[in-house]
Amino acid sequence: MTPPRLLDENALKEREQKIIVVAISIIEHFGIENLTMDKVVSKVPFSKGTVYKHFISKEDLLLAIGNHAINVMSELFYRTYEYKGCSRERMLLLNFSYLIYAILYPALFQTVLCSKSPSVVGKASERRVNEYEQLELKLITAFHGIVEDGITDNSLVLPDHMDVAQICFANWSTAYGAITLLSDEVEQCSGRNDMVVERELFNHSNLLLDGMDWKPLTKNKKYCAELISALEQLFPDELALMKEKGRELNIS
Amino acid sequence: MTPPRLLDENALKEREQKIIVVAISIIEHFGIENLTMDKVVSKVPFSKGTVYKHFISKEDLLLAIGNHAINVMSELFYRTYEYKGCSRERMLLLNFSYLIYAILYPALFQTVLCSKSPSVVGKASERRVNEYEQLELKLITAFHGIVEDGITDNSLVLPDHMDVAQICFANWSTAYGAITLLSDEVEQCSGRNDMVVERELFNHSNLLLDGMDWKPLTKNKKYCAELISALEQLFPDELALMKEKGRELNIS
DNA sequence: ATCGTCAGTGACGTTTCGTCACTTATATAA
DNA sequence: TTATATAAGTGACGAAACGTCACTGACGAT
Repeated sequence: MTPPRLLDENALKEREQKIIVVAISIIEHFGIENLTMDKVVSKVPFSKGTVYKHFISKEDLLLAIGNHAINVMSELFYRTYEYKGCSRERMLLLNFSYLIYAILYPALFQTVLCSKSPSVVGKASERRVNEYEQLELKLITAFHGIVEDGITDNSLVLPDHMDVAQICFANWSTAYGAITLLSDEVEQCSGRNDMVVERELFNHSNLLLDGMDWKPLTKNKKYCAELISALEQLFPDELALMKEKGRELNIS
Repeated sequence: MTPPRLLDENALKEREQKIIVVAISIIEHFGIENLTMDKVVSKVPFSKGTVYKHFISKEDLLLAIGNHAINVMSELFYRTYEYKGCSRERMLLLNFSYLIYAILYPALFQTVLCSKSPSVVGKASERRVNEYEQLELKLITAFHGIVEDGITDNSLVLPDHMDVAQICFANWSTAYGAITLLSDEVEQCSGRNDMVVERELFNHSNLLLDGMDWKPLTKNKKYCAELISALEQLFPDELALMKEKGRELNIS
């Protein structure tokens, strides 16, 4: 009875990351529908058994990628949260940081969408699902903080029968709807022709914020230039990357 | 050289519907992730080859179910469109008809969400994709009509730099975001605790419509009672069905 | 040197997809 | 009526993917 070699916590984490990175590159190359464990195993210096020691199923791996994506997103959100500007502008910027993430990391964006389906969550490990919940909690923090700042500086008064969480969710869900529906280029349906996601996100967000009476209202003046300048300050590298890909934000 | 024509157009359509109905029942029983062609074939009085004569792939079948779902939804939308009421109320009702559909037919709702993913559309037949686009066009018609009625009766003035299609899309996308995010019960994340989808849909829609300045504003008066009464008039059978399932709309 | 334990392996059983060589049915021509 | 050309229908089969498990090997303790 001798306890022989225990595994190294750090090495494990590292190997897990390696597998995740490989999986992401497969998704980028072949599309998420063509991600297979066999492909992952063949592109990784470990055997199938080892891979399955980290991820109990393909879905568990997908959720792990989703969690990785949320971490990437978190960083953008937090940067926005710290921006020195009026609270309403920061809320708008939060929505745009979500957009930048969606454009810059389409594979991650799509994986997060997929990994929320019950078919994925149902087959993932409990540990991974818990991690996911923690991460989303962290994301929401940025929203909460900005809403509370708005209340504090008197630019926002909570509408009747709505609390801070509901205001947060309204903003999040609005951005989610616009970006999700406009990001799958598949849908070239006529109702959506000539829609530019950044412009619609700008419109929807401002209509919502105006509806909340969050000052300053944009009813008469649109703050396009201010938004652009803030984005350039907050996300210089990201905007440069987008430019490289031939994608520039075109609000107006 | 004699063409022995055996193929009956009508019988084909009928058989296709039969297969679709069986597939839907499998989704209802086992979840969409467990829908397999083998299960479908075993529950249908035709062989695999025949089923594959109708649907070139599993994804093609999924999209066909999605199209079926849109037809179901269309009927609810059209009923709303015809409602005699002020234009703003009708737009709100449109969003609620989408919610009723999502609650009443969760399997269909989920299938539509799935069938929009590139992995599905990519493997479906062109014919089916075209059909889908036609159907969505039909859906959008209801939105367009109501927006135009709003402009005609002067309750709505198009905001700066927005056209009718954009207004339609803003409404659709708002409802989509709220319903989609709140319908997957999987997500019991803390940011979303105690959210009741009908209440949030009500809030988001009204904030957006207020932001558009679509009269009458709900800033001071919420028209809950009016909404309920309109819903009862428009969807008596659907609300009864929901009640049977133990699900009642709880706006307040 | 021996042994006990655990990380790592990859061949294999299972499931599912979609095809194709073959059978059956039908309508016209002879 | 019989022959036959073509469409409709069948289900066994190959390929691909998932996830497992019996085995190997490495390493530390005795």
